[in-house]
Amino acid sequence: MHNKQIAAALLELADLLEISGENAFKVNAYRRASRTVENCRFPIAKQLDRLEELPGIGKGTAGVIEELVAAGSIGMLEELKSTLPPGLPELLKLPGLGPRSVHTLYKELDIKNMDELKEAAEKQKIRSLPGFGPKKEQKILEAIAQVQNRPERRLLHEALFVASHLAEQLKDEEEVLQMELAGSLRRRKETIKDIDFVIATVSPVELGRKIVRLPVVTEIIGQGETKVSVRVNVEGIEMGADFRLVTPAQFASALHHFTGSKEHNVRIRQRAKKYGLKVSEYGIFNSETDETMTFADEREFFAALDLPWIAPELREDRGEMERAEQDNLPGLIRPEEIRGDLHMHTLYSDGADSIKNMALAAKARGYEYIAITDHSVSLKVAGGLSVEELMEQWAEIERINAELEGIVILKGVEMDILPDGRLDYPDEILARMDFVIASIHSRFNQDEEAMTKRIIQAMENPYVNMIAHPTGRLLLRRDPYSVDVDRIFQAAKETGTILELNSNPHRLDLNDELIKKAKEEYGLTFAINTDAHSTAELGNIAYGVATARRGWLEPKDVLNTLPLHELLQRLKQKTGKSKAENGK
DNA sequence: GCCGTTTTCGGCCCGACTGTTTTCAGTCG
Repeated sequence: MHNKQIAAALLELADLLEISGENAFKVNAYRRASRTVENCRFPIAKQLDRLEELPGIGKGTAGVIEELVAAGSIGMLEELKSTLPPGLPELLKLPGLGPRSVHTLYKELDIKNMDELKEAAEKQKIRSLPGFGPKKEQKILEAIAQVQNRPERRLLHEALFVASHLAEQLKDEEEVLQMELAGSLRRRKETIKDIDFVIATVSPVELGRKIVRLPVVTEIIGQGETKVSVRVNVEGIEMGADFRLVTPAQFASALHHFTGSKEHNVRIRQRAKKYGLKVSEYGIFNSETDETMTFADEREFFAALDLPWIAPELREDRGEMERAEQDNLPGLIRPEEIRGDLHMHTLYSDGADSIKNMALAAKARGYEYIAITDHSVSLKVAGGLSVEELMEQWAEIERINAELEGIVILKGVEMDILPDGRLDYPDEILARMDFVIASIHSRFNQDEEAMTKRIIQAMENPYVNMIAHPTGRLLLRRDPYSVDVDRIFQAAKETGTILELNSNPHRLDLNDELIKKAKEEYGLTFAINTDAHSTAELGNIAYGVATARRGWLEPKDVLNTLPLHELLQRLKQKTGKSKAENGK
């Protein structure tokens, strides 16, 4: 049993306990344990004796996990599932409905799922319950309609687009003294639910009025002295947006607080408490001196807790607090350290721009090199290149390389891994390429064993330098294909194959968590590429670098931070090594 | 249920907003 499965069972247990009215701290204890298990570096099922070493896991939870591993299920969880209707946990997703309300609705009105909740609200049965009223009943109906119609989350690039529009609308208002993006968007999560802004102002009420009157605002969710919460629609992208209005002195603390994550903030407050300090969005309160400290910027805020500044992308409680306490945070990769892009398409296959224009756009970005990697022959829908077409393309690349100064174009390909694991071009052709990408574009539904073997077989080819978008997911649209990532990572390590971090905001593949795992447990090297199909898409590199930072990558982990000559040397390593092994 | 530089019991992160109340519980981030 994998750690992820154990973590999921503990989380389910917590959800059901919460609805059943169990003590909130107990519920939270299981949530924390779930998180610990998920982040645990060793396979828990194989080392049960080490369970109680883990923070947040004591006798009780250890017993539950042992039972789960031994019997495949948890008695308490099965018991809860048999007494609580399966449709209750989904009610927690409705904004405004928490565990207490769901519990009351079930006990008093026997409401067991979304449909029954909707019916009861329409018949006005809910308003008479204790703690409920007509407004809450109405909100429930609205929430159900929203959940059914509205996408839960938005992609990173869409959320950034909406946020930049809002910032543009507000930045020149006289009440706005300082404004920063906060929340999961500042942490650059791959999908975003709401946009958060923190604004320093001395006239919050006036500013609040201006915000709710912005033309893009479609609905006012809440409006108080320190918080304005609205729905906005910017060019068809509808999202929630929260604005936190604070004084200039409070700004740095508020920015930290509303950047989160929640889990990171809990750790910060726990640490503060050890120093006799109390952290809130308004500052750090010293109960001994009865003083509240405020800060000029976040760096000062962290310094007050004897910590170095922690980059927003790291603030997920995935080990950053421990590393900060040791003053040993990673030196995260920065966008300007990317020296080239190794995955892009042109008019030869399904791209929108010529080789020369892609090269000029890359040069304008300050790159030293690019690899042109059009699709291979089997991918008919994308205009995959025959060997003859490939030869024509190489001739053109050579002409442009001779003509252009300051940028080098590498001959590459994004070659399909066929369903049986074979590759789409013969080795003689691959041997003449500078950069060979292998990737999967067909038969996504193969089982885990077949898919894993398929990818590993491609990695074992001495000419394959990189696997592109290794899990094949499309965010909010298509799940990753089933692969055994541990076996893939192990094979990448043994063959010296690079794994891609695809910067397309629909992909971001590998994702942040897998990147971190692959780096920490296997020491792999990555390439951050855009897979651009036009010159404009070269700009997507920003999303890839952001995800790399969330995966704790440093420049040394990333192939395309190398200068060209070092890059070429690194690529030769695989071919040389594998050829020698093949010769045995 | 977990945990200990106020240690084996009594806490557990903190505050705003809403809708229900008439002093507060529930929810949210």
